Amino acid sequence: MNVKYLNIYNEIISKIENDKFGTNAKLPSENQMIEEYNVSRDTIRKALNLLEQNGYIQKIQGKGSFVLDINKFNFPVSGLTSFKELTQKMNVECRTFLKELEKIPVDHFLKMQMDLLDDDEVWKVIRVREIGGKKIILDKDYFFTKYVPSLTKEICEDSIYQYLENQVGLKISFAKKEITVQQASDEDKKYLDFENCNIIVVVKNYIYLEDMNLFQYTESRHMPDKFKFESFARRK
Amino acid sequence: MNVKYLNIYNEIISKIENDKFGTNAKLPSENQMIEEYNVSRDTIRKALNLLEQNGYIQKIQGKGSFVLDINKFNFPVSGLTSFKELTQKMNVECRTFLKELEKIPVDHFLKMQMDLLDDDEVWKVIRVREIGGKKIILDKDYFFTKYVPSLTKEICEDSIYQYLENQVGLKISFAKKEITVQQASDEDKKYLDFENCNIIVVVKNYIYLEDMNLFQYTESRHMPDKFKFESFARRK
DNA sequence: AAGTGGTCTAGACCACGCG
DNA sequence: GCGTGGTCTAGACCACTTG
Repeated sequence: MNVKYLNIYNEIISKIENDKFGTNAKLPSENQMIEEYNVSRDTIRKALNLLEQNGYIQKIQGKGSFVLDINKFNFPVSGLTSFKELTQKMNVECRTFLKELEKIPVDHFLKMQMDLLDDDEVWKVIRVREIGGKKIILDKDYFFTKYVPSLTKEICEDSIYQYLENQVGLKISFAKKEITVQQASDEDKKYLDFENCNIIVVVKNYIYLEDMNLFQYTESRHMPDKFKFESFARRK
Repeated sequence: MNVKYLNIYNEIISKIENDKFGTNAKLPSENQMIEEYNVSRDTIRKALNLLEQNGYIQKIQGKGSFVLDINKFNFPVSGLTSFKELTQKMNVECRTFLKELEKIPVDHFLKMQMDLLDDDEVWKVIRVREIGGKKIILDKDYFFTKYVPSLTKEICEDSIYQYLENQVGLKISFAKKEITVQQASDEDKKYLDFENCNIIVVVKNYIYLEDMNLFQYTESRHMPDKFKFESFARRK
């Protein structure tokens, strides 16, 4: 890409991940970086602010910018990231099983969830995620057909997001997430490796495009003993 | 405060919350705001970027800035916010019961959780939160005595954060959060209104000061049927 | 006093949406 | 073509930390 501050941002991330900043983990000062990258101070500061927001560094006025301990603060699963992107980063062995793929009219349940009145059509995709040999997550995705005209078995088994962003050209922008704990349904028990517990962790995702239109609703249903949600937050 | 972009940020938030931007919910353009507030474009953009990050607005290049539906995206509980601040915003009836308050040496459990070796002392605070007449949350807080020299019953029953930031002058900066689901402990059953379930949702918080030192570890233990975690995320 | 990050300004050019 | 937001620059002054 042609955006300087994003290039610098990514470059610094990879330097942090490869431990290029020495033992005390102090970044060069902004003035040093201005010379190093040959850009203005504002461009450096944009990159540093992004790093700070995302938990990579901490800036302290009068002292400098410091790397936050990578093992403690990296890879929060709290963002808007696809399952494939997550597993690639975390380097775990996992498989995806496509259970259902069909085009259906919006029913009452979806009208409630997606807060709609009209008679749109959606793609319903049900997939099971297996990690370390155990079926742990049941993903139920619903995509508006008006944004996603076609969807195939191959795409669903690989990465739907990659397809939507690169092939279809959708601009996925933001999501509202919601985590609750519920009684497991018959569908959960049918698809997942339940033992003696009948509780399920439900992560609902309402996902919006850049034009603020809802295009996807997702329920990720997790086995409770394998569920872990991490995030990073800053005090306002 | 003397910071222009924060003043503008807060002013726009309150305008959004009071529905001052009309039906289509389009904000004035950046150029209009420059005149309205008599500041430079960069100052306006800082305020707007903050609003966008926190889910208040969506900017669309070539079109403008638009308010995100307040009912859908407001008040995410995912940040670094104290219980008192949350309940004040949400306008619910709740009570806090202080169960334990003592100064203890760091034990093995805390050494593991807080990743420490030395023999520091901590304040241990156990509080029960009652909402709508039901005891729903068990909060176990541990504060380093080196940062928090004194702590009283009155402070614990009001707002510890208010005391720490305003009286002690601590600069609370960021936190790592972790949500898991566990078997309920005897302590959970002793303090909370359990019925037939024996599962508890555990929200762990590791809270750091501006100088990157850990000063607090907190476990918020929630009844699963009352637990709901909401957050807002943007695609990178 | 020197160096660091924090805020603010004024101006330039670019990319996008719309009529 | 115009107005919108996105990026980049150069310079100023302030607040804070450290020696």
